[in-house]
Amino acid sequence: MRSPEELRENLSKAILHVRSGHATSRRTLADVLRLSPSTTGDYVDQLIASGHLIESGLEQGRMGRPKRLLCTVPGAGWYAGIEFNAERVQAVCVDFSGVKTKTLTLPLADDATAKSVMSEIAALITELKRGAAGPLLAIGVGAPGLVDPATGVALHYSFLPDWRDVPVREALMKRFHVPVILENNLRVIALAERWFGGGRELDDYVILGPRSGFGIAVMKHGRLIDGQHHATGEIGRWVWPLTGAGGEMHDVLSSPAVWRRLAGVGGRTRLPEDLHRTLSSLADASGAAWDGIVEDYARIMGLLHLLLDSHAYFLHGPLTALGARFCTEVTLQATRLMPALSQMPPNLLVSSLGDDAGGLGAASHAMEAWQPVTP
Amino acid sequence: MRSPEELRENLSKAILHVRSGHATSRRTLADVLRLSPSTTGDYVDQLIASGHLIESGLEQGRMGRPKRLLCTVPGAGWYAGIEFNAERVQAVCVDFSGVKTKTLTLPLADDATAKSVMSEIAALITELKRGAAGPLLAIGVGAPGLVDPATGVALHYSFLPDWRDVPVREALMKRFHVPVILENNLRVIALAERWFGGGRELDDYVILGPRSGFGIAVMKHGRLIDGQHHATGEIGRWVWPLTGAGGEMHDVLSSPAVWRRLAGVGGRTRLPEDLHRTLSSLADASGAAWDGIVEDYARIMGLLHLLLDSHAYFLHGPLTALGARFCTEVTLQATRLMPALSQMPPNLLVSSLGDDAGGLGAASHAMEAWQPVTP
DNA sequence: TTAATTTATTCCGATATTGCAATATGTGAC
DNA sequence: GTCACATATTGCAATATCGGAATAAATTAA
Repeated sequence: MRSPEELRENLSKAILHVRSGHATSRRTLADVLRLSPSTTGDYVDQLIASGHLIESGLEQGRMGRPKRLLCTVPGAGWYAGIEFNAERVQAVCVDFSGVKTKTLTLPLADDATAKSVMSEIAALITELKRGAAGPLLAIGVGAPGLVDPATGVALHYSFLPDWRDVPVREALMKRFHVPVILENNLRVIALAERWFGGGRELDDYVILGPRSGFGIAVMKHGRLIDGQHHATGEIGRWVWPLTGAGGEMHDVLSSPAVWRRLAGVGGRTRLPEDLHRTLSSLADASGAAWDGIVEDYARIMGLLHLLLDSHAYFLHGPLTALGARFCTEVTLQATRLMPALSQMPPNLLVSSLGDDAGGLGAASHAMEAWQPVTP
Repeated sequence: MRSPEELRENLSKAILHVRSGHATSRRTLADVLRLSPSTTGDYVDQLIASGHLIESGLEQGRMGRPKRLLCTVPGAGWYAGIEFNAERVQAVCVDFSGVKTKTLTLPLADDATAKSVMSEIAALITELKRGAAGPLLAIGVGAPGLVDPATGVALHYSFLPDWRDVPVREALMKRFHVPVILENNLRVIALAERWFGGGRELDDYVILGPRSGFGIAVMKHGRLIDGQHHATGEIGRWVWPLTGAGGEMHDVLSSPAVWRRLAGVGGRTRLPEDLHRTLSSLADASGAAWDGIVEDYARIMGLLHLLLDSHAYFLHGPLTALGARFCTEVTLQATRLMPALSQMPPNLLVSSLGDDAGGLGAASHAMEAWQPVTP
């Protein structure tokens, strides 16, 4: 008898591969799982019997017996994906076949506390439950700031006063009795890119997240890069050599900073309500401010590419409003500044995911973590 | 029957764990291999029968039956590790128990070509064969410049004129009829650090390699980070914002550059014969040049730590001559420049590996790649 | 239509791996 | 010294997985 853990893991992987469309039949599934066709057949029969998979017709190749197509059963359950920051909580429902069926957003009051945020989260999940097909299987949470995924505790977030050592997993598990998995919000966006965005076939890419700060998430070998202090990718706090004393990357590259530079307003100016929309109207800008921003981004782009040599770099957050032109110019400027890159220009892309990238990512994380119960 | 590949892989891992001392008995080996004690017992019996392992006495714990200690048999064979640059070829012999038994170094003539380098390598391996216990099992090569490990072809190296698309693996396999594994030389040093240096228990660290250029190698989750163009860590060619137009990190942080800055000589000055020794005499330096170097390194150190959040950063190459004082000052200056780091100061260390780090790393790579033949 | 070919799936005997029980070999308490 | 306990290894029946053969279901050639 093989260890039960390994069986669960294989069944789980089988579901993930079928859901992602990476495997469409028993045969192709055997290939990606690196198991024999016979064993894989057994697995599939089990998963069909348990109501997770279903056969959905035949697919004829050039020759030979046609594949008996497999797909996941939408009604077998659903995953909740929660993402939030100081301004809003977002909840996404993804059904068992990996399709987003609902998105809820709840603005947070200015005086929101850790407690109120947690109760809003619980309320949103409860709300998602109404009308969702099948049972809730798992909850994924993408929290801002420092997070300890191993313990499920959110450590710190600057923009919520008492957000410190919040036992997110414990609280939600007690409430909903399903697995809860916690990660940093930028990092779950990396997972969303794989499941719902342009990273579908990739296992080597980088998320650029210029939001109120500037951070990145790195996917390598199909896995998120971790650190010792749960602080990988937090480069926003690097001293940016081209600004004055003590200036950080945040101050130059964050989305508020970029807007201020483009709009030509001072550091104290209040941000517009909808930064994304405001930036959209500036996407055709030109002049010294624009060029300066492009050059700064080009420098960082070059640094990241020389360091990580990734397949793609996805731009997320409000700056996606600047569009493909921005990415093209940054890439161009990067190869101009750094001749070494001309042989390997960085592939900078605007993410195709919309505003619910975070929620989708959290749900993706839940999908990846969940495992079926073996009889 | 389990797939033969998996059996070979498990036997190979068993040997690696015993060799590294990570597993000392059948029982502990079962734990690290995540296999049952019975199966592990079978494996060990097989490996003892084949002459790879041997029992070396008992170890009594606080209580209970004592462990029957396992260790690798030194005479079961040996690995060759080759590393080179434009100046010299180095060959290291590591026996089956993971102990370095011999190091050979051969200086290269100024007019060395790809062909002459390859034949020097072959000559050194042949020389190692004399006096080595047991058969040659595998050859590891750490080549400078761009390398394609998958095909075993060295793509490019600036300091050897015709070093371009050299089929290193093919050539050496044809000559010696053993597995040959090729990697970038800085990256094999990362492996050396794990087997012979301070990275023994770690699976998350970074190698800083300021040599003629400036590059790094990143170990994450016990695995070297790869890139799409075999160019991860080649940050030396980043434009360094604090120098004049087009200045690269190389020009500021490479070991020749550091020596020139410390010695106060111009860019055209010929390098001293033994850069390491020369730098040693400057390790107590102070003044503006010293402070400038420390600050530049502190900035890079901060960037890397904010990005990778690694457990340790090992300094390699000629700059190790600057000693622990240099590392301490860099770390201090980094936390001073970047307050965010005060909660998580980077752990910058002088590598304890000596001049044959490259050869040791290449041999380590061979050790990790080799697998026993199953009957 | 039939035979040959191609590809997917299933059946089945062989066996590698497991879990559990049994055994081996030590410490510590009394 | 004997018994309880702790830990490591080995023996054995149960079984999950595999490889290869058999079967299924299509296309293509004749």
